[in-house]
Amino acid sequence: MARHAGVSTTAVSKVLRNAYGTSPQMHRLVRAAVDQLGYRPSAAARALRGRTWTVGVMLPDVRNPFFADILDGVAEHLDGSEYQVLMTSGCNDAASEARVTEAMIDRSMDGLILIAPVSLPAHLERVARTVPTVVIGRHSRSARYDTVNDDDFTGAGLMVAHLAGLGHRRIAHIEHHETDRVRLAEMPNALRADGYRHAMLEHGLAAHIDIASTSYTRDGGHHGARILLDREHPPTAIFAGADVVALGVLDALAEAGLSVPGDISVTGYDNIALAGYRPISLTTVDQAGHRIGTTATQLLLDRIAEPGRPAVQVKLTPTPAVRATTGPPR
Amino acid sequence: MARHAGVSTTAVSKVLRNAYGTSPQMHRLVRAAVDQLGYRPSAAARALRGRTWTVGVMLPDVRNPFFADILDGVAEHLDGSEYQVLMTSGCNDAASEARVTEAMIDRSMDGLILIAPVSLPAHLERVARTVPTVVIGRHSRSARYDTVNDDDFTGAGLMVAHLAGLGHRRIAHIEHHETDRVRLAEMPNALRADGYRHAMLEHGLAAHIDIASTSYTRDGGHHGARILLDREHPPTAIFAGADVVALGVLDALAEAGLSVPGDISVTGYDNIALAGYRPISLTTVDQAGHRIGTTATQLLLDRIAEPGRPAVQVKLTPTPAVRATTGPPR
DNA sequence: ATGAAAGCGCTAACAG
DNA sequence: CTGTTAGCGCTTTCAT
Repeated sequence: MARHAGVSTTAVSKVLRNAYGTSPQMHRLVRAAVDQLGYRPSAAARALRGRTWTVGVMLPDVRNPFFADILDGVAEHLDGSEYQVLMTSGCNDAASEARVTEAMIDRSMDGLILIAPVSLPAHLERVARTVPTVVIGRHSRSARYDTVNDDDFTGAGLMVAHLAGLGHRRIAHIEHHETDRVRLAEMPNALRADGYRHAMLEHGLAAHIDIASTSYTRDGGHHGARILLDREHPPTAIFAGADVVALGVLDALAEAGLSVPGDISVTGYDNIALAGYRPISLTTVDQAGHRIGTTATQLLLDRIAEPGRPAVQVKLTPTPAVRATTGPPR
Repeated sequence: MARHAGVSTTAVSKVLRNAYGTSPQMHRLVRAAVDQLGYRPSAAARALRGRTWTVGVMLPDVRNPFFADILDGVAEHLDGSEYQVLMTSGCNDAASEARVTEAMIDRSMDGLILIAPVSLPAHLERVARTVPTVVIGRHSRSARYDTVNDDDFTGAGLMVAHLAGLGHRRIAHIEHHETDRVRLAEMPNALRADGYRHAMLEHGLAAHIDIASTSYTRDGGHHGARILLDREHPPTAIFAGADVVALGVLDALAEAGLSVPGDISVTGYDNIALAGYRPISLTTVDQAGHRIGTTATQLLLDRIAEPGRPAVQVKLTPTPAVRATTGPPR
């Protein structure tokens, strides 16, 4: 390759990286040779000395459409840059998360974006010590990694306020059951439940606080709705902690022969693309996944440029998306 | 590292790869040192000599849930193996596909799985010449790469037969518009349209063949339905070429105040997870995405082991999934 | 401004 | 069975 251009390998390396010390003449020679030979530098060899121009994105679940919005933001921000995004999916427990982060570190990626990880804080800390890292969806204050979050506490309040404003009093919530003490304070699901409790208090509805503890899945929503409907005084509105949960709730209500919002109102959280699909038209909280993605990416690039910089915690403000699954109570 | 274990670097390398020529004694020493130091081999350095233990999966769109089923199959088959899956998403045109395949080759991945690529055959051929490749969702006969497909021609016939069996005669189809001649014969969407035409002929419904040419998206479905409803003799059943298209159709029908399946029947193709969601309950064709994934993965591993082996074309048989969006015509 | 040379962390061929 | 040695394709001093 260098021989074909009639210059040294050093020259080629310099030109390709726009490094200091190259003449226009050299530039031309190298470019010509690159085009002719269709030369591509080996990322593997580069990795041994410098950058890989690769950022890794860890995704818990491809099926959750909310994450797709985040990915769009990441991709858009990196579009046109030299960086390539490589992702992994299907990490739903600490063990597989550890495996995946290790794998990304082994492949000397330049930076990592971890979306809604469930690992213990200590593990996130360890990862961030090794490679520039940005965490999405964990309300932790680390000195080593930046975080981008939606204000889940406020977001939950938005839904309670909306339902209370419609005249609902028996507003129930379906939360994701979390057992681990260390993680508890950091997880969005916990903050949503807290925000729900706090808002109920503020609206003078403390007596009607009612939480079903299942999981953030469609099945969890279905199950949660069944639990709530079996209460002595069933709720007139259900605030599901996530849109996928709300889908399960809607299913269970249809099964029980209840109309929405006639008999009972339903809200979700996330504003996944499907929530806006007309036959569903779910009232929910918009998390601006796209902006979460672009913000996280910018932070990552900053951190790659200056690994020791002080960590920042970005908290974005959610907005309500009112649609057709909520209305005044009977 | 080797010093800490009191052996040579070769020894370490051999033990870690379970290569020939290691004593149990050596094994123990190395293992102990690895555990103590938390040593991890650098994939980058490995790549320079041997394998990276990485397979790349190119995904056109994270939002299409059918692809998630394929990914599940891939992940399951590779679970427990040394391989790590890294994916890219958001390739919806030939240019970005080329960028992504290049990126994966640059990073010396051991093998590639390309899902529903739109690149020209020549490009696929070029990729496959460089790295072991399996292509999903392209009915091409290449000597260099293996393919895994669903029998789209037969699948389309399944839906026509189902609708005709219910008594429908004016059965319309919404296809994905394809212009490129070279690609045309290879694309699943084209085969579904062909299968539709052929089945209509077989059922003596040639006179009722009616195709709206839009795209495999929800908007495409919505638009296609509008076109078909404006016909002088609107269809009594719409066979959408993909489930996402059917979702758009259902939306347009609800908008037009038509009931399903009372006024009009709708079917999709793919059997995405959402199709089984009760409030939707879409009649569709099950492609067994999971099996497509495991099959493709096995073929890739075989091809990595023996790059020159003759290419195989696997064609899986689709099955109908009859749900609530189809019924007898008025 | 340019190129020679060392070395990143591994693997493979070979000698002991 | 074990260790020495020579690269893999780059980047990075450091002479020239």
